[in-house]
Formats: sequence, structure tokens, C-alpha cells
Amino acid sequence: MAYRRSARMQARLDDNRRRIREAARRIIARGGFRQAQMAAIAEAAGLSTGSLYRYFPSKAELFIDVLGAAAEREIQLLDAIAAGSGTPAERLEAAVKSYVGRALEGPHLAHAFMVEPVEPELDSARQQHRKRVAAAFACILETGIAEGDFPEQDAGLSAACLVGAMTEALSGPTAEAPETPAERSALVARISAFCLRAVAETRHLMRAAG
Amino acid sequence: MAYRRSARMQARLDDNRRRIREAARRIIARGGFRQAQMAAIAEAAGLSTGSLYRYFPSKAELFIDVLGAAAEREIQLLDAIAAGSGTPAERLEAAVKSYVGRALEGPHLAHAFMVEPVEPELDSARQQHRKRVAAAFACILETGIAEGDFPEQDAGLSAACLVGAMTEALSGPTAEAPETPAERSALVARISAFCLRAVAETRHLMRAAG
DNA sequence: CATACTTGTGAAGCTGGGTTCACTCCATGC
DNA sequence: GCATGGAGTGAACCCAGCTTCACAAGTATG
Repeated sequence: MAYRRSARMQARLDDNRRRIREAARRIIARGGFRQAQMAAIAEAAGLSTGSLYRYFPSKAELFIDVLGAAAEREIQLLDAIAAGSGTPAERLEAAVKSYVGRALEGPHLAHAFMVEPVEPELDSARQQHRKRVAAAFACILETGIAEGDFPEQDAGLSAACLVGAMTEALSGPTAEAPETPAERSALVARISAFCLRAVAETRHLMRAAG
Repeated sequence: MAYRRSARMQARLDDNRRRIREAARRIIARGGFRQAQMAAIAEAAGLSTGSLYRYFPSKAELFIDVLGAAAEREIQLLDAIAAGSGTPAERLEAAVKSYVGRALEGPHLAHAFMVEPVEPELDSARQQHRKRVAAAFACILETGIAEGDFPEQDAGLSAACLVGAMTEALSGPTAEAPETPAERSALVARISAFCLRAVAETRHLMRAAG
């Protein structure tokens, strides 16, 4: 017995792992998955390509890890909002603003994560995450319907539609790219208004968006 | 001068071209772009792979051609509806039902055309088409806003949201796959209701959706 | 039928980028 | 120091699938 991983060594390994993740994230944010080749990530992380495979079994796994971490944060925020206080309309508005607002903070990354064409394996992970995002919205809708704040509707379907609407508004071919914070919040407000109208009685909307 | 393309020959060439397009379409409908390799298309069209390149300069061009033909039909229908008669709400409902209904008739093909990950070149063509679809919806919305049927809103943004909502409802991870015609029309009705609520005063919706 | 040209063929070539692996380097424990 | 085995390296390998190309087959003119 002549080798046991010391704490110091473990820390270094953990740090490498973290650096790989961050390098991948940075490169994806700059040039999309398209530009994020293993060689480029390795260089940005200060390692050789071969070393990446000591930390992640494949490119797909690495990307799923990076995508998953981002999605996890997003979903936790949404779940917290869904489970939080306020009227359903208020919660819905908060959820939309959270989702849309964060996407607008890192538009390139958001585009890559949400709609950039990727290999099927990664795409299916992406769909799983979208399903969980939709579930958070569906939860809010169900409450609202039960409490009579929203009209009768298929909560699951409406939630999917909301996710699609937000995604397209953010990343679609007609998506504007707001420059100033003022433009950004105006866009958020308009998307939010659309979403509220879509699931609520208009009078509720008017009150909520006030 | 010892050769000039005869009418008979031209007809044969045209037929080959048509067969290639149809073979590509058929294979995409069955297995998505993923399965639509040049060799497979050639075989299905009864030609050699090399021959494909006498008719289309590249795989991307062939796919763009096939995608474009489908999109063109779709867009013409939508434009006709947008320019047609009826109240804005009726036209919007007709447009949604047309788009969604046709997609549900060929769900695999619709999925491939709308959301399957594809090479960037094809994806950008896809986005152009989506932009035109959105434009048709925006046209209806603008009329409705001008006539006071729909509340003030950013027509371009709302149109993008509608396209996103329909797309996600049809192809998203939570998309149901209705089997019977009855289920299908129920789904169409629910999506249509969502879209109408999203852009109209609820009271208008109630009237339009009856 | 001879000629000139077009169309059809399909195996080989090419390419980008993920993955491997034989090797070196280094940390650990005695 | 020395033995052990993990960690790092990067050039070579591999693979899928689009594209090419030298050649064969077919078609129009005279």
C-alpha cells in the first residue's frame, strides 16, 4: 500500500474539476456549444485534452453536467416561487420575471442552453429540464385554478405553452436584444403581460400587473 | 453540336428531382433528419448517392429545399387567413387551428421541421420560416389592436410568443400525442383557447371560442 | 453508326473532432 | 531513497457520413 489520496491532492482534483466546468461554461457562453470542443475547453482549463477524460467520461456528460447545474439553480428558484406566498397571479408574474430576467442577463448562454442545436443526448437532457420548469409553472396554475383566480384550463398544457412563449420571445428569430437595463425590464414586462393574459382573466391581469 | 436535352429527357430529370425530394421527405417523416443520410435518400429514390449531387449541390441545400416547400405551403395558408375575412379573433383562431392542426397530422415530420436539432445552416433557414409564420400572426394582431378587438400590446412580441407556445405545446417534452381525431381536436381547441386568451380580452375570447 | 455530350455510378477520399493509450511525471508511504 | 500506482500528456486513432471523381452507360445529332 503505497498511495492514498491526500486531502491536498483531493482539493487539487476538485479544483481541476471545477475549472473544467467553468471553462466549458465560459466557452459555451462565448461561442455556443458549437465552439466548445474538448481541446478548447482543456486549454482554457489549463489541462490537456486527455486529462478531461479523467474527470468526465465524455463530452456529452460534461455538457450535461454544466447544463444541469444551471438548470438546477433555475428550477430551484422557480420551485421556491411556486411554493411561496402571494396570489397565484403574483407568483406567476414573479416566476416569469425570474426566468426571463435571468435569461436576459446571459443571453448567449441562455440561447445555447435553450435552443442551440446540440447532439441528441444533450437535447434530451435539455428537455428533461424544460419539463421541470414547466412543472413549476403548472403548479402555480393549478393553485390559481383551484382558488378561482384563473379560469378552468389544462394546467400542464398552459404551462408548456408559457415555457414555449418565453423561450421564443427570448431566443426566437424575432427576439430583440435589449441593450439598456430599461429596455430589458420593458421587455420582461411585456412578456410577463402576455403570460398573465394567457392564463388569467384579463381583469386579474390588470390588477396584478397594475 | 451533338446533344440537346429533349423534352423526354427533361421530364425524366424533373421526375428524378421530385423523387429525391419525396424520398427525403418520407425518410425525415419516419426517422427525422438524423436518419436522413444521403445514401438512404438515394436508395429510397432509386438512384446512387453520386446522382443526388447532380440535382442538389449538397445535403444542406436538399434539406433546405424540402423544408422550404413545406414552410411555403404553411405560410401561404396563414397569409390567406390573415388577409381573409372575419373578425381578428376569428382569424386568429383559424390561423392557430390551421397551424396546429396540420402539425398534428404529421407529428414526426412537424417535430423534425420545427425542433429537431439540425446543422446550423438548416437551422437558420428554419428560423427564417418561423419569422414569416410569426409575421402572419403579427398581421392579425395588428388589425385586432387597431380595431380595438385586442388590447394594446407589442404585436411582434405577442406573435413570437404565440409561435413559441404552439411549438412547445406540439413538440415539447410534455407534448401529448393524441391518437383519436376527437383527442386531436380537443387538444387543438385547448391550444387555441390559450392563444386567444393570451392576446385578447377574455370576454372576446369567450365570444370567439363560443 | 459515329460522335459529342450528358447522366448515372459507387467506392474511395476527406474531414472534424471526440476518444484512447503508451508513456512520463509526481505524490504517497515505508 | 525507493517502490507503487495514480495523474497528466498529446499525438495518433477512429468513425460517421458528406462529397468527389474516374469511369460506364445512355441519349441526341448527322
